[in-house]
Amino acid sequence: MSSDDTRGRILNAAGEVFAERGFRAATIRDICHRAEVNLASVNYYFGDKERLYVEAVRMAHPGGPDGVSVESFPEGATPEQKLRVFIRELLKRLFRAESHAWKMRLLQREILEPTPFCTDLMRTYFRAKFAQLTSILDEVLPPEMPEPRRHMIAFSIVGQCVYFRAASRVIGMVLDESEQRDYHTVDTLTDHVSGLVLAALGLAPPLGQATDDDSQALRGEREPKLAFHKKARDELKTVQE
Amino acid sequence: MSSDDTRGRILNAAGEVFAERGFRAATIRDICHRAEVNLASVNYYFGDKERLYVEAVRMAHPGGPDGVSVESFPEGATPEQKLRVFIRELLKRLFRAESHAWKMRLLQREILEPTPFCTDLMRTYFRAKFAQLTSILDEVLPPEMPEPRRHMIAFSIVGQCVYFRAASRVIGMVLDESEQRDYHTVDTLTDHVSGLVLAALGLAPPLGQATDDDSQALRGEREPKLAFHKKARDELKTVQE
DNA sequence: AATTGTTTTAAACAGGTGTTTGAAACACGC
DNA sequence: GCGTGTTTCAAACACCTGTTTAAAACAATT
Repeated sequence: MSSDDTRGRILNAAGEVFAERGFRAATIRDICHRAEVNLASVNYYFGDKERLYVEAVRMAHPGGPDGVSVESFPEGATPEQKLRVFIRELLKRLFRAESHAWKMRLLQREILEPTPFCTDLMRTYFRAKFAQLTSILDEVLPPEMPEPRRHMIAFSIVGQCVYFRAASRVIGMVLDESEQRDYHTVDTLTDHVSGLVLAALGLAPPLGQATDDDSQALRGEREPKLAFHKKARDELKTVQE
Repeated sequence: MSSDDTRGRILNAAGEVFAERGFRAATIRDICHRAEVNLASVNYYFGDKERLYVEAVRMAHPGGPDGVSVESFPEGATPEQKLRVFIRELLKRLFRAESHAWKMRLLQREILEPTPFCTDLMRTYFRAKFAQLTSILDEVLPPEMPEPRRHMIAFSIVGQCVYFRAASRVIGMVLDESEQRDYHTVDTLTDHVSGLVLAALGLAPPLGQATDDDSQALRGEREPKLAFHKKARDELKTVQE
């Protein structure tokens, strides 16, 4: 069994345990037990617990340890569709169930409870994702909206997605099991979060319209009714032309 | 120095340390150091670490250990105003800075990372707050909207509030200090979250209108323009009368 | 002053923790 | 087969942790 395999197993186990418990409450013994390696292996391959943690957080970043992956959009996607894709991809990563689910959970833990070890890593990651989201919002928001307010809209979008995942056990205390299973899927949450935000921006009808009406509009199958400021923006564009 | 005072100092210190670090990473020695009491005092007054934790979580609940406090609203408040008050009070508790700030942070930690010790407590608390929020939403949402979708709106509201607080250190990595200080106050976040949600529901103009226009409308100083489904609901009420 | 009950204390205990160490086992090249 | 380097291992170490203990200090009552 190659040493790369041992090192990888340690990293994977560490990622899972750090994601579940946090840096301090996670133990080297538990990690080694889960990886089925000797206790000393962590120090042999990584040096100490802190370096192991930093390496796990680096591995957790989308695009791996060298950079940030950014969603690409279908050719000719409207800004509304881009926003929907962004939200859907974020939710997919948050809710993924296969063996690398710990990656997003570890990043989420570093967002909600940062350690001092990964500040640069997290700043780089968060800024890149944030820049992408705000560039999508810039396509739909009136240019005269101040930047801080655009940022608050961006945080509201991310906050909803993260919260539905991070608080899922408490949400399970309020809702019955079938409601959470059926309504808190990636698809329904994508519809909900993007529908809510687009309605708030006047780019979709208010919540409370028929569900399939929303879905059709958001999927670009039928133009949503013009809301007031989009109409005003289009009229401004006509004047500028 | 009375024993009540010693017991209270231990509880307060424990609340702070548990809120900062979580149950497992918090230590009895650190708690006793902060409370300036002997190490054995915890076992003398509370029995063990777990019972101390449960007691701290009980103390953290608004309304104290016996019940859940519920916001009261000004006489004749519209549903929109009630929603705004609910959001504001939630944000005030999340962002409070005085010595009992640990209470909401401990509850927030139990929401985002539940322990098995407080499941009944948290279920009771969360359900009570949730019931209040959904009863406000019931006043503004069309009666034909399915309950699961109302619940999702409620979680979106709470999620934004909790996220702005829980992720404040990471948000600080993206925004410059003055932007976060000036725009992420209880007042501005109340305007933002309630404005976004009410706009999404068609009960306020879309985001992107002039700021003071929003604030005036939301403070009840001037009627917001009727949105489509509120008008429909009022017409339905007329028919039913 | 004596007795009783409560509170506080220092010290110890058993178990857990991250790290280190020297040796054994293994792999590879000559 | 030998020498060298890599990997794995059991054991130990120093320190941390929650809990317990017996005694001292304190407070209240008679």
